[in-house]
Amino acid sequence: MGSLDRSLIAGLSVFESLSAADLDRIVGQARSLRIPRDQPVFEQEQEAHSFFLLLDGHVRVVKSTPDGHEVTVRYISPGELMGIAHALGRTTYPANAIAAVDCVALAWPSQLWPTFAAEFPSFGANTYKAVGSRLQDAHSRVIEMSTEQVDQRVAHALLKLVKQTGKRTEEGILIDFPISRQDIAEMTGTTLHTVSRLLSAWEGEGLVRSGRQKVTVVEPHRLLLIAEGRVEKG
Amino acid sequence: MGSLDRSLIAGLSVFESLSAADLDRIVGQARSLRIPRDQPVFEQEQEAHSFFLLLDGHVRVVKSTPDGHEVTVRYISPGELMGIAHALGRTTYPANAIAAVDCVALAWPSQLWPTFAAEFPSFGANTYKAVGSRLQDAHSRVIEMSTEQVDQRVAHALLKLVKQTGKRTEEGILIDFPISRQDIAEMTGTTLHTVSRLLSAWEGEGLVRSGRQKVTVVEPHRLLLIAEGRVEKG
DNA sequence: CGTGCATTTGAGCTCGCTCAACCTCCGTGG
DNA sequence: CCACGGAGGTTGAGCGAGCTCAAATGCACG
Repeated sequence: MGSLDRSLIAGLSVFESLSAADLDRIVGQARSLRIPRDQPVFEQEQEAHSFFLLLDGHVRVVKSTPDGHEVTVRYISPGELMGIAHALGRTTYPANAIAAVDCVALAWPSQLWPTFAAEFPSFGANTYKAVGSRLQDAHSRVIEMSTEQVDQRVAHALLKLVKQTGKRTEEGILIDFPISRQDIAEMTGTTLHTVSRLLSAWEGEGLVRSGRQKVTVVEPHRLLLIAEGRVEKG
Repeated sequence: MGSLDRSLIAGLSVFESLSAADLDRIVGQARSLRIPRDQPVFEQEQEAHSFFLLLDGHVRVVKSTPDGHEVTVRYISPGELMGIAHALGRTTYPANAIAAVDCVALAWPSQLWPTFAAEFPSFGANTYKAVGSRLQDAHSRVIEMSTEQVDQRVAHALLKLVKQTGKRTEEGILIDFPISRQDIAEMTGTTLHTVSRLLSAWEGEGLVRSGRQKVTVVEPHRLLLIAEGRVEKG
């Protein structure tokens, strides 16, 4: 109980320019959760009882279709809100959220959401801005799916992950959580087989290095050329 | 000038539960526009000087890619806001908006947007709800593109248009504005050739009737079976 | 050291795209 | 009134990106 501290959320853009007292009030109403790897934070169609702020780890947001397909909508990074169904005018969660690694998050009861938005304008403004930028992401995604080849989409997805969670290593930039060929396939609307073939080919050309649930981008620039379709396939 | 009247916007969900005085104030700051068929309401990358409320007609929202592809994002119906770049945290329009037929719209300077949102809570709430539902639409679109065959996507697109703008006729339900094979292709990420073949086949089976820039859905129920992939192709 | 998941790789096929030609409708101007 | 031009639509032939099906290999953890 006493372990929650305003320092957890100070400096996050969602809560920027709030006083220490406000931060205390906000944190005071949160409960903290540890979510072990591969466990759900919340599930599609569930009553949206809480909204969350990811403090540490990475969460994969996945939509399941009635016929058993899974489509990965996005990955959540530390500092981002998730499960804000109420900001979308929903009462149930629109997707499954699965911890990609062991995670730490804060949770607030959903009914606090309107209060926070009203009392802390920067909170409301920030979350709406987040919704707006997710809308734009989704539109880019539609455009990619409509106009690009599979290799371009996979290249784009890797670059996006690298930008979001990349960690500099001696080999190149590592995507900083376990990610399988299947996961990449679900982000790009293809099959794990095709992803595997592409990564093998790119590994052969020295663009990436990859292993079991691990991808390192060695030459982001050349990968970008592929993403933009400015290179013929060998 | 004196021709603008609160009755234009009374009863629209965006302005619901506002007093006559508030409506007058809102309308008083608007200018009205007629947009002839095939003319732009606003254009991608342009400075977002205004936001709009469509009063009559239909507007096609299209994103152009650097390499010359066009992807139709959505169709706007009367009563909907458009060009609300500021609600997405942008200063430029994210897409082109083209009048599908002769249109009538109201326009307000973008800088009024924050004022409206603050002073008329239902206005702010409604537009954010609209953004939320567009986000969900965009996600459905991504999922369709990832998991469905072309015939399913085209069937879904027709059903969506029929639901949004369908007009009962003796032959079936008519999509109430001129729409070409090319337009449908841009909504579904395929080519006009494939759309043409599908419509021809469906016409042969009595599912639809179509002509130059005109589509009538005769049997929505059977089209839904195709959309949901519960039927084999003949 | 075995069991299961992740990955790789091959072979073959098919959906939907490309390329190409032609048709049809409608508006316009002579 | 009719010829013509152009945009929208149709249809065929062929091809190829990427999927499906199938089998084998490798890695990690108990």
